[in-house]
Amino acid sequence: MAEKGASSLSLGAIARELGVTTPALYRYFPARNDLITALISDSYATFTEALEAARDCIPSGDHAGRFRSLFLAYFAWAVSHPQQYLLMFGSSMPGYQLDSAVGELADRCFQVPLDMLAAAARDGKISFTFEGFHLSSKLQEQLERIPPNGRSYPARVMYLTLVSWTFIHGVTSLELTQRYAGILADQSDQFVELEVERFVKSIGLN
Amino acid sequence: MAEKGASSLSLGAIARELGVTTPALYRYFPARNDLITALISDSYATFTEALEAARDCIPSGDHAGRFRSLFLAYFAWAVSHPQQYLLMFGSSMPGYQLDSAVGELADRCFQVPLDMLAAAARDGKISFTFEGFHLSSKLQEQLERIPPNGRSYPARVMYLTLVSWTFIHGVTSLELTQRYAGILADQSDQFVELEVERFVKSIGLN
DNA sequence: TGTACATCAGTGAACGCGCGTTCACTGATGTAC
DNA sequence: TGTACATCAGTGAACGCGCGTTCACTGATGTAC
Repeated sequence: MAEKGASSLSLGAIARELGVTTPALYRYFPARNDLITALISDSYATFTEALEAARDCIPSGDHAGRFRSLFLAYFAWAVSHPQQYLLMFGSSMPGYQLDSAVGELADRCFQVPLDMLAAAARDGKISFTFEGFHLSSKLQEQLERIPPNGRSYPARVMYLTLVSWTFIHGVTSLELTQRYAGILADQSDQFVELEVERFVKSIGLN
Repeated sequence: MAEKGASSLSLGAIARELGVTTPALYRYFPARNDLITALISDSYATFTEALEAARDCIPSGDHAGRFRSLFLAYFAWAVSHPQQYLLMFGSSMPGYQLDSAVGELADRCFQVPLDMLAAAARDGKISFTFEGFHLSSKLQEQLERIPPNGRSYPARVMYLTLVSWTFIHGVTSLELTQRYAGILADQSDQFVELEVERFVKSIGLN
């Protein structure tokens, strides 16, 4: 299932991976697009599970610990499943039309860090506020509205989740496209750990 | 030159953009690979210029101002040249073999924020240190070694440049692949500004 | 100034290749009597 | 238990299409005498 080549997701490549000939795939999927949709859905499912598992390794009271575990797992999973990560979060593929059902899976994945930080905020374990920053009311509204599932979250929780996600996706993306190659060499895990730690401190998560 | 479609960088598409037929391109480039290399090189050149211009808008003593200007320009440029940004920093394209000469251009681009933060550090305008963090000596060495051009930079300057770059690439990448669509809507610039500001404060840049 | 020729950007048709897709068919497994 | 038939996963050959590339050719621009 896991491949190594770039986005060379040809039917032939997939079939070879499974030890079958190309037309055999048509017994399971009506067209290439559906096959890829299935691969993406599958990736979201196992990725979300990996994140939840990492979270549940740490007792629910230890918010900072859960945060670390969660985001380190994010990076580690992506590094060991590069193809699948790019399938979910990479730029759109040549002939592929995104299926609308995938959106929900993406939301459920985003929900994991969101709920985690929401729990921490509820317990008063996040000291970050927007004090001293210029937060437009329009953005605040936007952050409080349309949380993935319908429930509303405090703006700062949503904001911090977005920031964390953005950063971890940034590292992951640069790592997978080998942009750190000349600079960090094989020390990128270290880099992620350090930065996670710095983030935890900077928002006063404990 | 600027296109809109995904990585549908066919010769036909490029030729159409220029109002020519496909084989006309072979008068200027021996093969598709060279054409794309040229496009990437061109992107790096104009992108680097845009960053330098943004930096030079602000007097050289105002480090925080330069930092803001630089990183906001990064995001703005990418948003208005999505295709070119993905060409430089997206995942590798189907049939394209990266040219080795591009590496130098990438380094020169990275140099812009690096030199900026180095100047700030030299003036004592960055209060961040690794105190309180567990920085392995191996990573420290790695950070001080192999700076793009040969000169060596303090580990914390290199580190902070990497962090900033990682974050700004993260936002950019998620914005370009429309992953903020349901959450930030058209407020993503605001989000970037806020986060740049938070970063400036968190490392005590002034 | 005018003619003859060279240069060269760009065209249209054609090729080979890979990929997604279809289809008739094989061969094994399972079920009915 | 044994034969006859249905089911169905998988195959091999073939198709159409798009794309990168080649090539002979056109038509305009510029230069030599």
